[in-house]
Amino acid sequence: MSGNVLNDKTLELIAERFRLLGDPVRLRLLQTLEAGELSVADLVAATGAAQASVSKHLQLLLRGGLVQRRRQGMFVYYSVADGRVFELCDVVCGSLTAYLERELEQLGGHAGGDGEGRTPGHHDQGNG
Amino acid sequence: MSGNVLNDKTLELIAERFRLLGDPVRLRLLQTLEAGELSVADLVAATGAAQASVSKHLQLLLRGGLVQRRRQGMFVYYSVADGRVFELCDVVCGSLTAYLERELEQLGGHAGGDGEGRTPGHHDQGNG
DNA sequence: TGACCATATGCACATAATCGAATATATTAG
DNA sequence: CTAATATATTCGATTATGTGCATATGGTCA
Repeated sequence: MSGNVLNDKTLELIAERFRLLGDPVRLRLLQTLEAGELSVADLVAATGAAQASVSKHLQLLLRGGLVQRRRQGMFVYYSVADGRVFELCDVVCGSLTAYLERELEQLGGHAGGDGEGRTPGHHDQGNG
Repeated sequence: MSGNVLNDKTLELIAERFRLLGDPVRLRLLQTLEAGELSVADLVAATGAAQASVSKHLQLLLRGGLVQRRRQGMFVYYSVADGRVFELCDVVCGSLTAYLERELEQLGGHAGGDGEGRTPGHHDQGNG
């Protein structure tokens, strides 16, 4: 972006990559892999998703170049190949937070009174 | 991300937002709006998409808080409400470029010789 | 070799997303 | 009010995407 005009093919590639990130299971896998490489079995245990599901999502991430794999004995270890995904998630989190705060102001009528500065980087977290 | 553990609901919200960006028509609309606000008719003319399609995609972007609207007479002018989308697209472009360069090295064997530093910001552009 | 384990894939099904055509709504002008 | 224009929405068809189950593949070990 940033003043460029992208052709249709490039735009489709970008969209495809966004779609790749547009699934909660895949996001969970990436987040779980953030700490370091894990086997498929580890990921199944960590995420609670079915083995077939995990494996299929990993293939998608692999083809998209977001993760890489390494075989060791019977196990296959996956790891994040492109740390930019976390940057993307952070930006989206910020975008979401800003959006929700705008929504709140719309409804309740500027109760917080923080003015314009939104509390940066507290995102959501906290398990529910 | 960045060391946080996001709950399922948050993860679903993030995924949903990525999906919102996962359509080439919507990306084209956002890119077209980058220069400034435009009416629906303008966007239809600029993108070549059907009026109903443009209108529907705009509603999705609107509900997601990525664009905002302003009515003036019979026309409705849309503009980008969250500039982060362009940042996201830039990061994805970089990710794509890196991925494709890795693919190239895999196949042809390091012909470019750029080493690690990818040429920043040249993306793709050039209409096809 | 065959038993066994981890991972990947194929298939049927359900659901979500997109599109095109038609139509509804909103706004202005007469 | 009606006519005209811009935008939004509905409907049906089509396609993409995700899931669960079963099974295939690839590797280790006896």
